[in-house]
Amino acid sequence: MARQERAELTRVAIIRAAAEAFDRFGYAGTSLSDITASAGVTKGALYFHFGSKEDLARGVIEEQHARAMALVDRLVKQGVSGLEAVIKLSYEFAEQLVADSIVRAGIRLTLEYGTFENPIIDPYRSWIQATEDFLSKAIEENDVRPTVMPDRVAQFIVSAFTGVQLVSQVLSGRRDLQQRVDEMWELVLPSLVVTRKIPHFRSVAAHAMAAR
Amino acid sequence: MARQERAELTRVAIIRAAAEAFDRFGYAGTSLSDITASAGVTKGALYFHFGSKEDLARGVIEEQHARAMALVDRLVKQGVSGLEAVIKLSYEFAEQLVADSIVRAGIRLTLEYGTFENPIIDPYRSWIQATEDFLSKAIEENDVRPTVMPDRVAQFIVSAFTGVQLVSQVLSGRRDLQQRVDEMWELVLPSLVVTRKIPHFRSVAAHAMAAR
Amino acid sequence: MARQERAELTRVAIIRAAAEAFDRFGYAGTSLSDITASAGVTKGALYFHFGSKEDLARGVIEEQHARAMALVDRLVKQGVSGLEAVIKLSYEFAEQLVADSIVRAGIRLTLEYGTFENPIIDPYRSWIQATEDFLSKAIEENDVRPTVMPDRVAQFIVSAFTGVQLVSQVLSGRRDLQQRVDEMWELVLPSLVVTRKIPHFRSVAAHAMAAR
Amino acid sequence: MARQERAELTRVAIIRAAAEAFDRFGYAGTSLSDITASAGVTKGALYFHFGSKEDLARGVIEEQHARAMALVDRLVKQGVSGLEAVIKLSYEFAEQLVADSIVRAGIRLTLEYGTFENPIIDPYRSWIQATEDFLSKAIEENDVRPTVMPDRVAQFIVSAFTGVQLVSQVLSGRRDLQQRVDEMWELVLPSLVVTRKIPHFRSVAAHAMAAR
DNA sequence: ACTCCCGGGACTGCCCGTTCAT
DNA sequence: ATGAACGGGCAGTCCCGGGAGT
Repeated sequence: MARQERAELTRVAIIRAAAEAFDRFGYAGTSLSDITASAGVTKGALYFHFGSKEDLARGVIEEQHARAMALVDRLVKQGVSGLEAVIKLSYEFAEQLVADSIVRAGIRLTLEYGTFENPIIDPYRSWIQATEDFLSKAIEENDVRPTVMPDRVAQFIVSAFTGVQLVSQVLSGRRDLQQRVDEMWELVLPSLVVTRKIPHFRSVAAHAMAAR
Repeated sequence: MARQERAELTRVAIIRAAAEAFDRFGYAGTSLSDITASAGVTKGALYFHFGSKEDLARGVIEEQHARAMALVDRLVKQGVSGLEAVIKLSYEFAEQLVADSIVRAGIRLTLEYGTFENPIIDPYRSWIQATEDFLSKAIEENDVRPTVMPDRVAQFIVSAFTGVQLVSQVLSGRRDLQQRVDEMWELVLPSLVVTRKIPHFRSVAAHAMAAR
Repeated sequence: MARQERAELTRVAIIRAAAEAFDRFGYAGTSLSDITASAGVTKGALYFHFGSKEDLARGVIEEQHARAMALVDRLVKQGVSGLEAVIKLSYEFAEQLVADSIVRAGIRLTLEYGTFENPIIDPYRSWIQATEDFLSKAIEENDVRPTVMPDRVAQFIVSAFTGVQLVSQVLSGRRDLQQRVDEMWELVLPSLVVTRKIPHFRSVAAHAMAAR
Repeated sequence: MARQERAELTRVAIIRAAAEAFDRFGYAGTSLSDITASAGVTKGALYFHFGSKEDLARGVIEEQHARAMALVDRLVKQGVSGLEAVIKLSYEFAEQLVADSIVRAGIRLTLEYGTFENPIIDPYRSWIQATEDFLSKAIEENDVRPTVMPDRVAQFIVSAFTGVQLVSQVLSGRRDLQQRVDEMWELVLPSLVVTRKIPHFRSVAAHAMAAR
């Protein structure tokens, strides 16, 4: 098993180095030499684990996808209410984005690939789907107005978050990301939540980070 | 003068071809050969007009910036109310995005450059600034609640639009962009507008495109 | 005629800038852009005066040749003795080399062209020829031993000077060139001069520079 | 080990082809395509062995340096007298120059690099140093006059040889190089050697080549 | 007569993503 | 998993013309 352990270690090192580079320079702007150099690995090793550059990018995206889904699963397990889950998901995702270059690389690659052929929309679709499910649950729980259409709103929330995160990155290197997410909920909550519960969920948003 | 005319023609052809390529493949994913080939121009011509690839990208961004600012100026000249201007700006910008590859390329490049050194945030800043100014005017005009902070909200609107546009591109090739912008205003207007005017501005949004 | 004056000025500026660049970077290492930039001239102007890069190099060489021949002519006119002329020629040439980039460029180009096809050996041949003539005169004047063969020795003196100048350039940036020429004559004079006159010509060499 | 053998073969082929080109066209005048084409090697192979054109030039210079030092070492081991070593070194070096393009390229590059930044004077310094050491030994052996200053004279001998070789190349394609070295010693020996031994060392010079 | 604008392409050094024998 | 090589493509820049302008 020592063999496999070492192989796994190498694989992880490559993914990590690749993510760092993809995050910084994008797919086309990253060279495999950059990656092998900073991972301390030879080209041969890289090509043993990944058949091509695209394959490697796909590996990074999958890893990011797994991490995002882990957030969702945890929220489901914690049994929090639907709307609370939507809100917390956004903050926790933001936190991943700041802390984890694999997550950053994953979303950057997903966005870039949108321009290519055979788009890799799975990660996005899953994220939107999870948000939609949480929203549906929130309607059942009488937290969100019944007139809200969960699919449309889920798409908007994910979109808005994506934009917020991008602009935060461009303008402040993501240093003010959390505050911008606060801003987002401030503006969006009133359209979703039944009036008397707005204050409650405002504080959920406000404390989402503090609690962590 | 025939000389200068031809030069200008060449320059425009290069910018156009460059924009098309940058929009599709991003900065790093585009080669100058792609550009010269599809512009029907030689390297010598390109090199005469633009000192480097980066220079060319900057040219595209500037051109896009000019077009966006033209929208703003027109709205100012038309003397529409502040909030109407904000709303219309988003629809008209969306329209540019769908119709004009120079605009698409400009915003893609601006986003990508955020990851690089010496970021080119001017186009974004201008856009945010214009939105902020329109919002301030809207407050004076008693369309927008006085508690709204124009700078923060302007940043969010621009961010949300950016995300909406990106996700629309990834998921539908921007075919449903207008509808997604509808969605955005549907959710955001209630937090901005004084209650009794919501229906009015809803219809402004709804007719913004139809009117064009 | 104002026209021609300006043309001549341009021509000279080009030659000077070209010489500076050729001296520093060699023929192949110099680009015409380097030259036009530092001469403050456009490509068009350069191509009006010189049909090609090689033509320009030839122009520099000719100019250098003229300057070297001017030294020879002056020595002839001054009516100094043959051997004194040989010695002084070396010092004066060394001085040109230090002070005048056209001269430096000329000899560098001549040496480099030796490797090319259609070699431009005229400048070298003239220099050698002049030295040979002075040596023959020196024999007639009983300063140089009759056993000396003027052609062979002339070739050696020119060769040795060339080497001395090159090594001085490589090792000290030509700062110690004069001293190295002293060294050269110190070692060569005894083989040329009739014994009793050695001290005299030693002092000629020693004072050759001081006198200037 | 077969792997490394093949690599070494490739490396040598590249160096050889590079030397041939550098010798003929100089550093700037040589293109890597010239080299790969005549070495029968791809760009990739060249890039694997040498990180840049300059690196390759450095490789050629080092190889030439090694060959020159081999001459010196052999003379030391043979235990010939100091002055004989100086003389033979010049003839053997001349022979290398005629026969071996790596040696020719090495000295051409060294001379050209003198004009550049970070000059590579080591090969020259080593050669001068070796000559100086032999001269010092020759003084101890009472072959060379004690008034001779070994360092100065060593520099001149190397310079003169350099010039002789260059002029021979320009004027005759180095066909008369040996004869020109004869000439050099004919003129220089009298200033170095104690009078009664001049005939002896004249014949050393005369037979230096014949003996090989 | 002299100078410049604008461009033509070939080519440069470099480096890329990939393969294959070991 | 490595070392060695492949071959095409990259951005940049070269030397050089033609036609307009002065």
